[in-house]
Amino acid sequence: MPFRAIGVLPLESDMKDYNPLEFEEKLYSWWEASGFFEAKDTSEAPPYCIVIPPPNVTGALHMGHALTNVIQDTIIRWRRMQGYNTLWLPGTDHAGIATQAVVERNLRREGTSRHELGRERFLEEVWKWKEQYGARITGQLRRLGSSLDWSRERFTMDEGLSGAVKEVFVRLYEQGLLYRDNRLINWCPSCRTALSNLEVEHEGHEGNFWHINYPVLDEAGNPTGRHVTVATTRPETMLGDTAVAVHPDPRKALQEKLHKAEKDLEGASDGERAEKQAAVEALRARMEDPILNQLEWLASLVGQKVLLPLTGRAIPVVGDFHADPALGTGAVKITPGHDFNDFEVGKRQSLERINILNEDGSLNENCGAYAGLTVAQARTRVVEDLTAQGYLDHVEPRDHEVGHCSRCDTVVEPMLSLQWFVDAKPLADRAIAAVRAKRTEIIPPMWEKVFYHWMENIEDWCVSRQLWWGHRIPAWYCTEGHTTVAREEPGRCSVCGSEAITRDEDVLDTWFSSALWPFSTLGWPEKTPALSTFYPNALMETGFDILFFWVARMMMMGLHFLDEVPFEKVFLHAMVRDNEGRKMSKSLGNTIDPLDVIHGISLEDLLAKVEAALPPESEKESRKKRILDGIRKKYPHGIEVHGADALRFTLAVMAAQGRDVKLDMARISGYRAFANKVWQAVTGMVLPHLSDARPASPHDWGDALEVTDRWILSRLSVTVGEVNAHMEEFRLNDAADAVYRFFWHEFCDWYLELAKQNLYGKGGEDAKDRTVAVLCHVTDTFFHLLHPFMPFISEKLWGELPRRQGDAEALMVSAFPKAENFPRFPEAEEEMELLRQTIAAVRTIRGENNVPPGAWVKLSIHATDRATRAILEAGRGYLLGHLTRADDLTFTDERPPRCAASPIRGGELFIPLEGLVNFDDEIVRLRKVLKKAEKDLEAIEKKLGNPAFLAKAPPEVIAENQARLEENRDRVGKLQNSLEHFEEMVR
RNA sequence: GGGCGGGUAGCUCAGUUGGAAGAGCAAUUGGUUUACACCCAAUAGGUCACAGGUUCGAGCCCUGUUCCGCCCA
Repeated sequence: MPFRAIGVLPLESDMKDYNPLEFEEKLYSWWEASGFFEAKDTSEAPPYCIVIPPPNVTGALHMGHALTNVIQDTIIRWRRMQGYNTLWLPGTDHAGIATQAVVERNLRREGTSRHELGRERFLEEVWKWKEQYGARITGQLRRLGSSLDWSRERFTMDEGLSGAVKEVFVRLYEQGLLYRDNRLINWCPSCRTALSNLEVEHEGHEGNFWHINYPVLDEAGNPTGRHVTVATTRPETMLGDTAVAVHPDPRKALQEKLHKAEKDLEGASDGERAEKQAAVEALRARMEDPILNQLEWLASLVGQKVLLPLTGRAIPVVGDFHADPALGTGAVKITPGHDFNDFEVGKRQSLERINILNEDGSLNENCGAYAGLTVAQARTRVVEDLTAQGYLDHVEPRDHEVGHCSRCDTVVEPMLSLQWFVDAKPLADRAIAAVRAKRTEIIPPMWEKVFYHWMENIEDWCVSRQLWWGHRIPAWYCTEGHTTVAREEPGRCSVCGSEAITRDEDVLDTWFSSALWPFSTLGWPEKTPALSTFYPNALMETGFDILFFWVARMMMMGLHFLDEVPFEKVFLHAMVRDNEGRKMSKSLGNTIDPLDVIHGISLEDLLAKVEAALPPESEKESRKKRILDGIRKKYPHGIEVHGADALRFTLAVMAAQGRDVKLDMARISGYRAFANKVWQAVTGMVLPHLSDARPASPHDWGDALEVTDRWILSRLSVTVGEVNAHMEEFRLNDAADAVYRFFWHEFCDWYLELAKQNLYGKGGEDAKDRTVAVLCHVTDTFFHLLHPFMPFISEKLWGELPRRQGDAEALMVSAFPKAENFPRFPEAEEEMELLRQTIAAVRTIRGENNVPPGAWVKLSIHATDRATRAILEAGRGYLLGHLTRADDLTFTDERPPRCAASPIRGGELFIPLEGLVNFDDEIVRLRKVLKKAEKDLEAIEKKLGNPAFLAKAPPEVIAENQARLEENRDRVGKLQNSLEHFEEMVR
């Protein structure tokens, strides 16, 4: 059924102007209702499956989503048209921390909290929230045109997916790859949960380095009068110190370091030398007394105790290589409960671990008088007290790295805690091997190295989170301390049989369930037909920023549980930034909502929207004003309507860039102009000439096709080949660009112009029929090529073309063109080149000489060979008329008097200009052109004059240059003649 | 500290085994010829960051310098 027949948009009423908003949504509904997006569980056709990177269920669409979805939809639509059994599987993520945080914030506004509600009622609230906002993002994805199989939509907390999570947890536990341990983890005091290492972002901060004296005690526990000086950027953590470490053999350690530094210096480049020299000298200085003496004295203290100021505790001095004799005082305080390095020292030295923090980040009862203070308050108080009591040696400013929660930006504290961990190493090894063996290919390949580096140094993954929203950990503990891990409520302890068991309160890291996404969405652990058809997925397309978070973990889980990679290829795209290269963020106010680009938005609405989205911390008036002023300046008239197709095309063109995509509204407008061009050309030049019956194939005309027909058909064939080749290599930008250039700069700029005379009947009935057949064929094919990039306008206009029996119901489910079905005509391309060159020469002469636009000129051509003359003779009809505004063409062997001239291939073009131009201007122009031609010629002569070039360059390159030499000599000669001619004339 | 990416026209960026520097936007000039002013025609604009090297030949390969961005520790 042709699209027009469903009566959505009758041609007559609304086809005059390109208005994407009138048909985009209607078309999507039609596609969806017709079941075009749906994949088949089993099929003869080869499978092609992409699972969507599931967005946060309660989130809103941003440009990053738009980019990833456009890339995926473009690939999926192309593969679908190629005849694959395509599945693009949609779904959303429960996004544990993010969603819980939003709902909690909401509860706070209502004056309550999750603790007041209790777990069950809180979860009901979150589910309500999810129901309320859950459809928002999927609606937005639809608006972009995403051809997702909605019948298979999944949510990470669905029953099936939750079952998969439980299954994985239990199996990993049984296999010894999942364990519970009391270890140092990253704790976010604001989210009040453990985080994995990946969820911590490190930032440099200005701070201080406090040097503190710890008095040395004798065996009786009395001060000896001497002290050890330690330095720290976090003085408050001293309350949890359980040792001071010194290097046990500083002399030897320094010698080794010096030796290494000296060798380093030998191999240093000039630029590095000064730095390395300084390093050597610093080490030498430390090996002199009194420093070495002092270090050896420190080493002698091992086994003795020092007094920990402010606490009255005596802590041991231990010998450990963690203390670097080349740095600072050579002694370091050890806080195993709050520092990752110190934790390791503590393990080696069997030190006590003291936790000094509460869950909210305040100091706990282990801190005596400091209990209850925040970390910041405690720092001030500790420094004050140390100073007052004479323990503070001195302070120096020093930058240091501070971990922040990637979700809420709160400073993260290392904290001792009982958590579940995945033993990642064995899983990672298989993933590394799979990528090395190219069973999964990472594109662009530069990311492979990054992937290997991270995987090879992988650390155990902390998977428990102290949240309520998420997959609750299926572990139960009895009063004896035994652990039972089970798929269903076990009823009793699996070790001692006790019925006094309680379930773990925690939930799993959101990424734990995401890691299963490529197979849990297909029904795993059931052996479903969909799973066997679509696993491994063909492609994973996502941003490089979640290579570790997600891609790596899917690789690990997929290989472990299905013994096969989750996807054959990974295509990592760039990050979208604003036009100044800044990351888009709500607090900067520089986010652009893709829907606003599609539908347009007034300045007032845009300002209101940005203001509403500003996070609470940036509600300071001055900051807010700056942001809003920025918007006013950037979008003084708001944002215009662009339509989904223009946005999609822009994103596809930008998809191949490196790490950053700087999105500029001007670029989107540029591609909307392209959509408009398509609309105008087809509705204005093609559709009006078609009748209800579909014309025969232009190839039925055989030899009767004119050079212009064969040329555009040949260019079409080339374009079909280019688009397919580029798509195969994920070069969406080149594919889109090929479509763009073909349509605008070949079809519209040349073919349509050349075809006008035939269309308007000047060439007779047969010529008109033939031209219409070409137009119909080319536009039909072009719509296929355009469809993956601009699905709406292509479907819409394709639906207006006359049908043949057996045609597909919709463009989106019709067959994508293959180059081998489209013949090429190389001679026609050559001949057309001469015609285009000649027409361009006329236009240049007219333009440069300011020939009045309305004036008609006469052409005179001197052809130096028969072929050239024959081609131009045959093209006479095209050389004269509206393209050149020339009304006469003669062939000549003589230079006609008083005329402008331009070299063309195989001849020279003359235009008598008497009375039309200023000859002085023409002389200036010719001199300029000649100068450039001479420069070109010189370069080629130089190249061919080089014996080494002739001896070593490949023959085809030499031949090419010789041909070029001839052509340029010819050109220079003609230009010189013309110039002389003019100079004589004005004399 | 280790690693990665980038520096090409005024702006945003292409440039796929090394073989005459490209696109879009912006600019200048001219244009209401019956598809399109979201348009058409013409024009201008580049020591491809810098310095060496390899090569007959380098934007592309190698070495170093410098600036910007990112990741990991």
